[in-house]
Amino acid sequence: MATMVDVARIAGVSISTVSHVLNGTRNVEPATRKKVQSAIEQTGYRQDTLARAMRRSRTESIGLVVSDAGEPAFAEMVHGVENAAAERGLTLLLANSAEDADREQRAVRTLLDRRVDGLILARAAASPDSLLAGLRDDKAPIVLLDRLYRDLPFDQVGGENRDSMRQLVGHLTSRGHRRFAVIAGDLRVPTLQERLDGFFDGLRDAEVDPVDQLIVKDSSLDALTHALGDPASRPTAVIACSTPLAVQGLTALEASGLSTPADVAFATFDGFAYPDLFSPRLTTVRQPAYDMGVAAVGLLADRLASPDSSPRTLRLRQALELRESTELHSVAERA
Amino acid sequence: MATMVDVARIAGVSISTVSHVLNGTRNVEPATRKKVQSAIEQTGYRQDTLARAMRRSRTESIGLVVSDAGEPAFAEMVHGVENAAAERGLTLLLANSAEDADREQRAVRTLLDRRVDGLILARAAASPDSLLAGLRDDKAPIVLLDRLYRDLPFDQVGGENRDSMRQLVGHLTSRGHRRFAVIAGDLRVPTLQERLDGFFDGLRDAEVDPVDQLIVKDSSLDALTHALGDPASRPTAVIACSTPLAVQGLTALEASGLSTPADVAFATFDGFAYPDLFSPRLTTVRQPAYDMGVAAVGLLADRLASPDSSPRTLRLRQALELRESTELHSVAERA
DNA sequence: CTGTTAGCGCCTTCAC
DNA sequence: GTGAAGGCGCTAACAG
Repeated sequence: MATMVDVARIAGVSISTVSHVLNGTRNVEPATRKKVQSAIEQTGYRQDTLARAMRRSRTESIGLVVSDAGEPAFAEMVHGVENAAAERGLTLLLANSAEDADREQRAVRTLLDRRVDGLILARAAASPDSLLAGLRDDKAPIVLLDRLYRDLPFDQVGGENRDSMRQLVGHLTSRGHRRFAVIAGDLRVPTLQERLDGFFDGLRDAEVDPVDQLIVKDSSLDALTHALGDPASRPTAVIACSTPLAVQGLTALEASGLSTPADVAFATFDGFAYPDLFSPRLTTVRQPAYDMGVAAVGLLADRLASPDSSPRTLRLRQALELRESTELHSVAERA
Repeated sequence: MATMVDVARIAGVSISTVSHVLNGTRNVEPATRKKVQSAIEQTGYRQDTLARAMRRSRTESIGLVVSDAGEPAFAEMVHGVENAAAERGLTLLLANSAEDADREQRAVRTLLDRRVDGLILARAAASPDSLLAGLRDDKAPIVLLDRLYRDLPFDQVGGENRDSMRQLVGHLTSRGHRRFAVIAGDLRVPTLQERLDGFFDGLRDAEVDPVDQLIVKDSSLDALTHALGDPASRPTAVIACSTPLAVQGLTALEASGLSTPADVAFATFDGFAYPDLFSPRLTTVRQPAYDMGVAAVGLLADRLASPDSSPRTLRLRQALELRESTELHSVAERA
């Protein structure tokens, strides 16, 4: 591999001149510039990004850690981050945490070790507080994505989870539903806690008694299966608060021999990749995941530019997509 | 950030000793080792991976380029690669090519610039031959994943596409199907060409006339929609050769008002994330995607260890998962 | 068993 | 407008 020294020798100039034409960092006589450029072509010289990064302590790259880039919502965010980063000439380094605190820790370390200029992080459910505490010493700025924590001095981008759930519940109550099952998931995930909060907001709006509702918090679905099995106590609508939770919910419905929307209405957050191929088509609160990714890069770039401005939190609006699974002809209306 | 010099000073030893305890690269008196270690703790010293990589010209990291880590088949491969890499202490750098030749080129460059020790590459459909040609100069070894090209001097991991399709067709012909539509996709993708080849193998096995078959090669589905619309010429079974092609096929079926498997049987390659939630459940030839990822890392690690052994190609068996969409009670039997 | 020293390839003051 | 030289943090001879 050719180095700057080779180029300099061939061009008959000093390496410092080569460096300067490479980086456009000071004026050089057009003639010498030409010589340098042709020497570059001739040798097939390419900058050594490592040496460069070492000298400048900047890599023009950012890191992204998500729990699983294969999940639809995250996949979209990844696309958003990728494109926005590419547009700014930033290289993206991607890592999965597999929703595991240890792997998350390792992924963050790895990227920081690789000297990314900044980090975008969708924290794992069990992400310890110590993670972020440890990060604050590092000079690389962090942007929190999707899973936002109050009172943290970081830039953050998320969705209007609470409000979206409230709207969804409003829709369902207006259709006559009074008895819900909410598959709420791991409430250490702030996103899920926000959605659950929104659920109660929605009940309050419609003056529905919270006591009648089934909230499934852990991953064991026994309570749900049980409730579905008993016609007397059966909810008329099931709400899943994320895609994996929807999978569990639909599986439970299936096992109970119930069909949607005939026996019970169903709605989910985040949703599946090809909503129109599902049958029934599922009513979905969809994250503006792509835009969230773009926004995260924007915040990060801004912070890179001005490290001391005060942290900003962005909440993006989500779309309520109404489909068959919460259609009119549900059990709630017929009751 | 503390450096080796700091540690050496505090421990009262030379930096070379520090380096050697860090890397276990030569014997050091237990007593001095202790001193060094406590100095490390004290200063919170962490190795500078960049400086280290620069010196050793090895980064203990590998790169992976796929067209879209969000697509189910690739997502699985990514997981396989991640875990296998982690197990060997290799850091993974991931990039998407978005099935675009330029972006692929850029992604490869970026990773190589970052000095990955090796690269795993699932080439984009339009990937130019020049890409690989240019790579051969680089010293970093390449492993081709999923999309395999004959007569290329690289290690490769793929699936038994041709044979799987042959089996699938065997299954369908044994159920009475004689008239197929194959959504074959972009035949520049070798995987897809192999699958199409297998289709004709299967026809030959069952002595079915290839002339009666509809092969949809481009992304325009007009021919398919047209064929489905005409009861006289309508195929009794549709085979989609990848997940995105299945989406197109199902959409076309839907638009034609036909249902599966009552009106027409349907089978797909690669498939969807939650096959049991689809209705109808789709018969699927599933890639051992995770294992392919693991195998790719294995090949890469082997080559890193012995750069001059001759290239190997691995073909993994695929699973034919029979589900409702090709069930007995199809139009073909009734005919 | 330990220390000294020469770079890896590049950027950047400082001098001319 | 250009060059010389120091050093980023680390590893690997080479000495002792």
